[in-house]
Formats: sequence, structure tokens, C-alpha cells
Amino acid sequence: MSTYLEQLNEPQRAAVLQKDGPMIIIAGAGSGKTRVLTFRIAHLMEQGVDSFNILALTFTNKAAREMKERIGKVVGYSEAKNLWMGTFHSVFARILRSEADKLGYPSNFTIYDTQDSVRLITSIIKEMNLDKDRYKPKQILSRISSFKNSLITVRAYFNNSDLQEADLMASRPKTGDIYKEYVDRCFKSGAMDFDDLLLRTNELLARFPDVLAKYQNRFRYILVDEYQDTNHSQYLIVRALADRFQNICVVGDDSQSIYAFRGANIQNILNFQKDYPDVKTFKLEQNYRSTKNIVNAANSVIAKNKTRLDKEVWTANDDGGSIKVMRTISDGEEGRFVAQSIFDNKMNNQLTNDEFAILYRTNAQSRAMEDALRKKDIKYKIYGGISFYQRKEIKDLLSYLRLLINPNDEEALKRVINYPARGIGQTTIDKLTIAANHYKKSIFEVIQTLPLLDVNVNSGTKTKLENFANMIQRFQIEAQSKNAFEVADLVVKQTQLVKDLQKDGTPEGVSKVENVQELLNGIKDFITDKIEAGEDASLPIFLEDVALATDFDSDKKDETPRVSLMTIHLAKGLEFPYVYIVGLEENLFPSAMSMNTRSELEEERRLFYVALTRAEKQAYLTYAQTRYRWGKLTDGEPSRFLEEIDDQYLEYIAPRLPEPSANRFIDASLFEDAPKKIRFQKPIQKKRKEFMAKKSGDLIPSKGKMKKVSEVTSKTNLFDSEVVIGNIVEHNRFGKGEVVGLEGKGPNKKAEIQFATAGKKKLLLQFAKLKVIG
DNA sequence: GTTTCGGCTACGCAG
DNA sequence: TAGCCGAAAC
Repeated sequence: MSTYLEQLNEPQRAAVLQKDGPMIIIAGAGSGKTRVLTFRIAHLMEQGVDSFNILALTFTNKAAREMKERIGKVVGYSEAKNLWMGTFHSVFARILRSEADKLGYPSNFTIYDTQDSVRLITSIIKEMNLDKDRYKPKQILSRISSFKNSLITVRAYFNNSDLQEADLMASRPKTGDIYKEYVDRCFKSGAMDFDDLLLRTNELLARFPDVLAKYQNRFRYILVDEYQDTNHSQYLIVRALADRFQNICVVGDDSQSIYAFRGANIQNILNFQKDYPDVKTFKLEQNYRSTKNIVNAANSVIAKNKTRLDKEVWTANDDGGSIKVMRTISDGEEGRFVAQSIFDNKMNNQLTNDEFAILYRTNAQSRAMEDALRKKDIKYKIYGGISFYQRKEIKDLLSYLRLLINPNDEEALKRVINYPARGIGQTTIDKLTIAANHYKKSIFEVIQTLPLLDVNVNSGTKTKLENFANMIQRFQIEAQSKNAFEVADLVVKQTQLVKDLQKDGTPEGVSKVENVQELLNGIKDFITDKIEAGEDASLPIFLEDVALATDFDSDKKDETPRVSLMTIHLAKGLEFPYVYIVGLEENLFPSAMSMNTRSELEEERRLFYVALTRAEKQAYLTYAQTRYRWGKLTDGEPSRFLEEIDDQYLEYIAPRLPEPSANRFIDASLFEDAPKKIRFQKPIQKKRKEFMAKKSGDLIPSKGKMKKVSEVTSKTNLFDSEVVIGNIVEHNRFGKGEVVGLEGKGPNKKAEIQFATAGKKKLLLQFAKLKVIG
């Protein structure tokens, strides 16, 4: 028996050894799921399954890379290289490229990102003379996206009176027309959006039985990770591919299904047993990641959900510390608390930045955290938000590259046709667009054949257009003999893109130039990496990687350790010793938009479950009483999720005020974001009010675990985690002193302090108003 | 045709 | 607060 099997527990081993037939692995948080998947694939290969016949669909490209790496260690890298492993989008984008002609697409089709899609829809709405306030482009796109994810094509839409009626009732009767135009324009541009990558794969497999047979035959063993987050479109692809051999293994955790908003259907995992009646079920319930306190607290919350598969997550790990709950007066103070706490934990426990993560519900919350971390000089990295590839200067350069690969790419063309400015304005673009629709050509084709067409542009503009088209064509010719980096470099020089950025001279301009440089370096790295791996290093592949890249994919290896900041959605699958979950307020988390239905609220609760189960050693939960939202100061109440955690796992801690500033009596930073106005508490339900009062220390706590009350004085009570031997502290009466000893536990914890003037004293931390100053 | 400025709106998560 | 869009000025 191979040695790796000995590293597994009983259910893990059983799941690895189950070779054929449909199977489902219900994997609780931190239950060693990746290890099982890895070993299972390695085991299949050792059993003689050709790596070429295995398809593994992961949630991120990074997960795929890491898994390949680990499998390589077991079975050898040359074998592992042939595995088909990646996200749905990247695997099927690759397959679609090789089959594109069957669907009438060029193999160099562009992948539109959300921004491209929104811009296209915006221009369609404008061209159709529709009210953009009624037809909000983002909303329309999300509706179109949900159509596509449910395999509702334009034709299906117009055959479905319910859908049309729904749009009519929503005062958006032209939704179907926009959908049709959007699909047509994408097709004409040789572009697929994210949803098309799945929809067109379905189309390919449905319309071409020989293609289906080919891939069924190739992918004899299929594994799908994070199955609870697959949408209908993905579900159908998997089912079609697995239909012949039925060797389908799905892994997931219904408690961690958090992507309903993009069409994920939790029923896929709940119904798997119905889809494959002879399915073998495995449950991984032992958590290896977190302390008992964290696991039990998370269990106590998720138990409130009704829609669940039966399972019991447990751990043999230590109890660990209680989960710390912190109330602050503002989002700014919340940030300072987190930064201070990270600072203290680092000092007291000899930790590095990368052992901490700050998780939030919305990207907008990162700012307060960033400010506080920067002030404390703590290095951090933000994941998500506006990614590198979405920056204007980067997208502009990428658009040139896209355009020379696929000149029909309308969104790319519109971005660069007048950037840097070359006298081709909106009026001209509008005329070209009309002509393109009329002649059923792409805009680029219209420009190329301008003399033959009846387009009302003056001769000066015609020359400018010709020059532009000639330049793109020159790039295309050069691209045939040059590599991706050389082409990009040429584009930068010829278009004078960098010169344009340099001329404004502002710090933003400088950083933009640096970004362009970084992109060029990125292309260089891409080429080196691919050539080393013996893979395709061409420009189209680079553009595809970029289009499907997530923030984790561009992780630099050499960097200094940093605190990770990200949304909870992004944190799925990750783990950190210390986790701060911030912004635990009603209307923020759970989100105000997710409180209308039970299922929405259950999804928010799963999201909280995901957040909590990221923590290995210690979790902190914070909330702010006031917060800037939409540029306004708003009041908040503590999140219901705080109430839902069984109280025995929580500890409400006191604010530790920031380090003294130059003026030791008045700390200016305390007032930076003081509420500009004081509002009266709005009437709230009794229970919540009591809860809030309790958590905030205004009432005497019934269970005696509340330890702190004062926020007004500059000195405050200190607790277990916050004072260590060697700390310099300050006491109201005794002045400064050094902590020379600690004894007792919890509320009885005492510190022995050598005061400079008052001598040695033993003080109960629970009562002594101390301030750590060094 | 290009640039700038002011008003409006947005903060829900993502491949 | 920021980013976007349309109007006005150049």
C-alpha cells in the first residue's frame, strides 16, 4: 500500500480508494479535502488510469496549480503535466478554442470581462434610445447572465412568456431585444463573455455528438471541487461529459455554498444522490484546521440553517482561546483596533504578517483597514477589488493586443481608436457603428473598406482612420515573427502610450507608467514560464490567461509577509492562524439586500460560517456603531450572527485605545472620525436593544464574563491577551511601571508591576486601569 | 474634436 | 468619497 494512504483517516482513505462510479464527498470545513482530491488523483494514476483521461475542475487556477504540484510529487511531474486541471472557465475556454469553428467563432476569440460587457450593453441601450435609468446596464447584464447560466438562449427567451412578462412587469419590455443585440454584437466581435464559455460549451456538446463523444472518451474520470457552487450550466456540462463512464466524483460542502448570486445552485449538491442513484457517499467530518472553540462556534451558527445535508463537523484540536468580540464607535476605530491587535499579537506571539487575515463583506470596507495598517506600518495585501488588469492604462494596452489578435473585437477597438488622442471622436465612432450594423460588418472591417462604403465622414477623418487601421495591420504582421513581449513593447513605443502617460507628470501618471512597465515584465515572465513548462507562450494564450486571471494567480513569491485583506467570498478555501471578521453589523453583514427571503439569509449565514472557519487559532469579530457608507455617516446595530453564536465560545473584549500621540494628554487620532452628529437610537426590537446594551458593556452582564466598561478615560482595563511580561504600563495613580510577573487566569489574572516611583504592586487586571505604552 | 468641470449616483459578493 | 457622464468651454 502506498505511503500516502497512511496519512489519511478512515473516511478520507475510503474516498481515495473508491475508484469507479459516481461518488460524492461531503467535506466539512478544514477536513482535508484538497489532500483527498490530490491523493485520489494520484491513486487513480497509480491504478493505471492515464493522466490524459482525468479532468479535475477546481475553484481557482491557483488551486489547480497547487494540486498539480502536489500530485507531481507523488506520481512524477511529467505524468502530472497531462492532467486536465483548472477552473470551468479556463478548461472550457481551451476546449472552445480548438472547436471554435464549429460554432462559427474564430479560434482567437476574445474573452470579454464584465467591464467590456457593461460597456457594450451601455452602448446598445444608448443606440436603442432607451432610458438608461430604467435599463441599468449592470442590472441588464446580470439578468442576461442569469439567462445564460440557465441555458435560456435568446430564442428560448422569446418563447417563454413568463420571462417576457416578468420584464414587462418590471417596466423593461425591451430586455429581450437588448439581450438579442448583445449576443449578436458579441458574436460579430468574435467575443465570448464569461457565461458564454459555459453556455457555448453546452451548445458544442449538445449540437455535435461526435465532439461530445470525443470528450466523454477523453475525460473518463471527472472530479469537481466546490460542487456546491456550480450553476446549472456547469452542472449540465459535467453531467454530459460523465454520462458515458459515470466516473464522476464531486466534492463539496453545502454549508459553504455562497455563490447563489452568480447562479450557483445549492440543489446541485443536494440532489446529486438523486441524479446518480448508485452513488457512493463519503463524509469528511473531522476538522484539522481550527480549535474546538472555533469549530463549535461555527457549528452553533450554521445549525440555524434549515437547508442542510446531514453532517457533524468535529475536531480533536485544542480548545483554543475564546472568540473575541469587539465593539467600536466607528469604522475608523475598528480599523485601529484591528491594526493594534495585529501589532500586539505579532509582538506577544512572535508572529509574521502572513499569519493574519482581515475579512469583510464588501470591498469598500478595506479602506479603513488600510489606513490603520499603514499608520502602524504593517504591510498588507488586498485581494480582489479593482485588479491590476482592470486599471485603465493596463486595459488600454491589453486592448491594442486584443485588437491585433482579433480586429473584430469591438470593445477593444473603441477603447483604443482614439487613445492616445488621434482626432477620432465620438461622432465618428457613432457613424462607424451605424455603418457596421448596416453592412453587417465589424467596425474594423468598415474602416478597412471605407472607400467602398457610403459612410459620411470627411476626408481628414478618413485619413486618420486609415492610419489607425494601417498601424494595427503593421502590428499584426510584426506579431507573426515576434513573441508576445516584443509585440507589446512595439505597441507601447509606436502608439506613444507611455509618452502620453508621462506628460502629465502627476504621481498618478508616474504610477501608471510603472504599471505599464509591470505588464511588460509580466508578459516576459509569462513567456519564460510557459517555455520552461513546454507550453504555448503565444499572445492569444497570454490574453486568455489575463482574462480569466484572479488576484491569487498573480501572487508574487518573493514578497515580504503581508496581512491579507479580502472579502469573505475570496477567502473561501483559504486558512489563516488569526482571522479578523470586521463589520458585523445588520444591513452590512447580513447584507441589507439579502434579508428578504429565508434562503438569502441562509446564504449570508453560510458566508459567516465560511468566514469563521478560515481561522486556525484565533478569531476576532468586530462591529462599529457608526460607519461611513455612501459618503455618509450611518448608525449600525450588531449583526444577528453575533447573537447566533453560542455565548460560551465568545468573549467581549474592551477597546484598547491607540498609542499616545505627541501630545500625551490628548490623542488627536481619537477625534479624526468622531461622529459629526449625534443621533438618537432609533427604536429597535427589544431583544436587539438588550443585546446591544449587553455587548457594549452598558449593563451588568448576567453571565459574569463581561469584563470591561470604560471607554472614556484614556486608561483601560487589560485582559489576558493584552499584557505580557516586559510591557511598560501606565497606571492612573502609580504612574509608569514594568510588568515583571503574571499569575492567575481569566478574571483573576494579576500582574506584578514594578513601578518607577510607587514600588512593586500586584494588580488584578480586571480592575486596574492600565495602559500599555511599550 | 478635445478638455474640463460639475452634478449625479453608487456600496454586493466574482470568473 | 470616487468614478462616470453630459454640458459647456476652448
